[in-house]
Amino acid sequence: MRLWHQFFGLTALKIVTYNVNGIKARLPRLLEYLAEQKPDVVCLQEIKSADDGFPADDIREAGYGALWHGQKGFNGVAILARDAEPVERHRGLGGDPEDDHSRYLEAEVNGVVVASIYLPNGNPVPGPKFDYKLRWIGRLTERARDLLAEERPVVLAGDYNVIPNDDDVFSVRAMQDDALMQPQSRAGFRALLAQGWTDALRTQAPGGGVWTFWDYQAGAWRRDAGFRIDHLLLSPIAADRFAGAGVDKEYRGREKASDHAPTWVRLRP
DNA sequence: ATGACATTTGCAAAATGA
Repeated sequence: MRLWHQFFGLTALKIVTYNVNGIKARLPRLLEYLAEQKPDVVCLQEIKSADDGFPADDIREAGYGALWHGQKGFNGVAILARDAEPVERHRGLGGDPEDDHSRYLEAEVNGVVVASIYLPNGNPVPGPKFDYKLRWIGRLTERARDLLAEERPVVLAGDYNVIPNDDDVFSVRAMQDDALMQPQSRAGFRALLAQGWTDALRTQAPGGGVWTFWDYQAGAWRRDAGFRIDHLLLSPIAADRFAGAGVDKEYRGREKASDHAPTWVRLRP
């Protein structure tokens, strides 16, 4: 029955962004998530693995094709597709030949263009890391402009390391000096949205109060002291197919969890 | 707050994160 629905495209696609904070340490959680939720597409960030250390066999055995863009020690992104092989379109972000961080991977899967994005954190502020963050947002915005011009369904999924609004954080005061909440970070994100992208989770919950990240420190999970930094931006043609968005929050509370929870959007066929 | 907490590298303690 599932195959029939899939073949005729009658089931909505579940597209997920999940910062795993180390794919080796998180592999049991990830495989469990794939088996339980059966998402169609999963964009991973912070795999913290070199290309040859990526657990491709385990992921294939779980029924997922995969592309990955790794880096030793930190960063690293991947795109998984259930019963499909994602077709690579872009590896790395243009606009800076000096930038050797693995933070951007773009593919086509099930007729949708999907990007897995790991935008720089940018702390401390001010400093070179914050400058890099702001430049990176600008470079992403350039790529996003080209993608919009294709007039196709596109989902820009990832850890943006930007808290867009005051109601996207448990405490404005606690985070006010952080790179995630600086006016320049927010302005960059707003300029990207203003091209014509739809923030899927914001559409689902316009009043805010939905978190995707809870720090490991200071009992943040226990206190529900989180914020929203994992975003799924939809091109107009993808937004026409919007069928809901949410956070699979319970995975944040499990043993050896990532500090991020899987965040998803559903697109109608 | 030079903090907390977690992961990786590499085998101690530094780098990185948010």
